Amino acid sequence: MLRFRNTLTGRVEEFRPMRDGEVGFYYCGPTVWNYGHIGNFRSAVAADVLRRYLKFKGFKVNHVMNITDVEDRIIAESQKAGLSIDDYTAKYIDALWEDFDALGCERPEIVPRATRHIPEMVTLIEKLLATDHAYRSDHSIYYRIASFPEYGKLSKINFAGNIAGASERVDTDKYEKEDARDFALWKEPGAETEPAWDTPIGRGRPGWHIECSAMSMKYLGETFDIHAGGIDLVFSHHENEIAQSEGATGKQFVRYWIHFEHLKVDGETMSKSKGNYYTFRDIAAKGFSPAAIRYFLISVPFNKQLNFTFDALAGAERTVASLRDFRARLSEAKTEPGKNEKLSETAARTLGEFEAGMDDDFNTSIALAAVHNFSREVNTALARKQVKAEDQREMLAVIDRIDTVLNIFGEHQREMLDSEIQSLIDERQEARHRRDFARADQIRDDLANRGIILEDTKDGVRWKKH
RNA sequence: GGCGGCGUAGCCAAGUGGUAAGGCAGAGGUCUGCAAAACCUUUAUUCAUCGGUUCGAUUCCGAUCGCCGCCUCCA
Repeated sequence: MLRFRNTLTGRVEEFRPMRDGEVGFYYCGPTVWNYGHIGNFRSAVAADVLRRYLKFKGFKVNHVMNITDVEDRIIAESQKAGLSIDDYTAKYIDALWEDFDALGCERPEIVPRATRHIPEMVTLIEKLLATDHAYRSDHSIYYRIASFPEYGKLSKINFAGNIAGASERVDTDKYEKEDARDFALWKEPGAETEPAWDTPIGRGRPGWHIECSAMSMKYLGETFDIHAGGIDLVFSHHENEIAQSEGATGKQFVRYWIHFEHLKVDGETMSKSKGNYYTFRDIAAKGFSPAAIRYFLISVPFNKQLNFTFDALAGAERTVASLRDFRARLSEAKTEPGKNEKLSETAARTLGEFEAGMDDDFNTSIALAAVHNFSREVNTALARKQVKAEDQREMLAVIDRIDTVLNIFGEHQREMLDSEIQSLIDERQEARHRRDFARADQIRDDLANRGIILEDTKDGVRWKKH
């Protein structure tokens, strides 16, 4: 029974989708501009694990992830570069998918772009104008928060106390709004040359929040199951989405809200000014593997802040290597026919612990502990030659089943040996038989220098790329 | 000013009203020609501090100290 914390109610609830066996899942992706920020990828990986676990539980998942490609900064930068929005954002979007794939994330079923859904947004804004939830001020259109009494139900914002202290930081004079809390649905272009769309509601471009309401409802319906994103989106983005969508339809917008906590760096906020702002590529360039980064990002439940340190990442690197070695060793082991009942119990218990952990608000720490205990027990059995052929298949099936969710074991990296390398390994074996260890060690060192690590086992020589 | 979260071994950390998961690092051992890998054993009488409730608290309540987040574009 899958349970998780629903931001809307603040409680841990059992998940029951609207339709049997099918889940509508919207994930607020990163803005194009911020694509590479490692903190973004904690959320992206969290969404990926969530999606994969829903599939593990047998649901068909309709997964929508938006691409925000209209935004003030994108417009400013593309103009500065003399490029169209599409030309400017193309390289960021390409890079996003490259990193996404490297981190082992499955691509969502539907990836709508804001620039491709202007008509849907306009229709929604027209509906809000017609129902008095929106008003015009000059050539811009704003959402009238006073028209939506439930405003604040997601973030539990207390405006009475909030406005007093924070008002100095809210730019109330910039636009002619009825209320400082009101937000833009449609912005008139600042300059003639600024990218804009000619639409029935005027020339301009959408505000940030309207795209997610329009696109999520287009692909998942006016009411759908799960909407997820980073914790910082609770207010104001998601609060505003609720106001827009429920204001327009009069129906509940999202049934379960899930929010992912942030990454810290050495116990502090990650920010450019502190110089501790890393992108995925910065970290990969330091030699850390995407697999280790993924492992690190899922090692703590997504509802808790995770402290990023290079020491912790180095630990993750070793852990991932040892898990992958474990799978390879199991897969390559020469086994006798038969079956060991004890291992069947281990398999059943491991799957049970894994699922219990994941069912409990996606507790990946518990799930990974189950994997590590499994690895240790099966390694012990391997060392004692207790793994039979049937067990071998069953244990591999357990790993692969769990890995449909975690995706940390990956393919064992093995390329075909050059004949040259193979002959060196053969020569070393021959030298060892002659007890010419100086020569054997020299060959091993030479291979190590070329990134080939040898392991002498009872079943012969194993090798792997470092 | 408003709202919320965290503080657990050298490091990353899970978790619970009944006596501390897991990973990394460390120590000893097995195996090995030596290694590597793996395995075995071991590493917090204690969960920021001080009070309170309780038969019993790390877990609940209060206070204090420290850190973090949102309220403004943000994963």
